[in-house]
Amino acid sequence: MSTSRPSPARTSRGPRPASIARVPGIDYDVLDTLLGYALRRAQIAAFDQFYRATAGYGITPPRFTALVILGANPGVSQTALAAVLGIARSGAMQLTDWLVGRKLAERRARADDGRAWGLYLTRRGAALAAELKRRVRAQDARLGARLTAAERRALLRLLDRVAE
Amino acid sequence: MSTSRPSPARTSRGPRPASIARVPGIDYDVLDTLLGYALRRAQIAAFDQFYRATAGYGITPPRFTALVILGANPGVSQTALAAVLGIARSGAMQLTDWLVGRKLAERRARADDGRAWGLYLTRRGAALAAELKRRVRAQDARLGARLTAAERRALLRLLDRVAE
DNA sequence: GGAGATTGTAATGCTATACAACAATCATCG
DNA sequence: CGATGATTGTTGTATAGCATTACAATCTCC
Repeated sequence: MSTSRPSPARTSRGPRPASIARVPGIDYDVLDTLLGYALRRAQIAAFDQFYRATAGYGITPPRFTALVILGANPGVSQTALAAVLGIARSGAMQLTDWLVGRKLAERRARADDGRAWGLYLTRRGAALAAELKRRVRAQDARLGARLTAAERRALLRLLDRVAE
Repeated sequence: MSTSRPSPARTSRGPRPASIARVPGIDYDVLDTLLGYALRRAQIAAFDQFYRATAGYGITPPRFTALVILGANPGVSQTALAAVLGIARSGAMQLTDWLVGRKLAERRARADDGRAWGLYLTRRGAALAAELKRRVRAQDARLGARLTAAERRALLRLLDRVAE
């Protein structure tokens, strides 16, 4: 991989993703023209919405993503999950442990590959996933409340291009 | 805090696997329609660019931001810096320690307030800030390489609205 | 002058990762 | 078939970036 990077700022967990308010009297210099900085601020707002939507469930973005992915792709391996999340396999394992520990997912042996597990949502996990999807979707809509439908679509498309 | 080490990373920061590739054969379900998820992926790409731009300097996004802010606002307090970064005061202190330890910034007593420090870039810090701004700006442009100037502007504006 | 707020700090802890090393298993190919 | 190498999950270790709490020094305001 590429170079190293320390660690992302607060991507995942976080008690209170304090939103970043513009501090009056401060000159932001070049920051105001950087796509990266604008992205960071927008994402902080997004985290904020996310935590609001999932408060009380102990859910983090990666956990939510995992629930959705398991729901839509029954039987995925931990390695595939790691790839989707963009994290190391060991991380995917801990994440899976967490889900399994709460009886939201389970590991089933696979006939075709003795090394890998197949990951599945439990009934409880599926129910939670559905509930969270509802909440997150609603909150996500609120995130883009200041945008028209067309603007929202445009934003999604632009972001996709940036993410390549 | 050792010095920097090149290690790729993710999120906000840059941490993690440099980029989240779309995994073939995986159904992303609702994720594809969420603004929050699109933001996350775009930001991961942004982090990647950032780390590429600052490789070898041990710089992270918050550190870069601090350098820029100190440069444009000589004499700011640590509390103000914390507010700009959206982190706790204790975190701003550690960040400042790091900068001071590398002789990039210095704390000067303030005549008007005996409790607070005034933070300033050293000559070295100013030089580094200038160099990094150049690099980050260039890399940020690359981030939006797939966008026309108008699209880039539109994206910045939309992100700003989302961030509120 | 005193109550209360603010600033920087120290100490502690948690969380999310990463990385390296391993055993079990699979795949490939001679 | 058998050996070599890759892949999967796992464990163990390390780190970085915060947050929280508690404090002393200092400022503000009545």
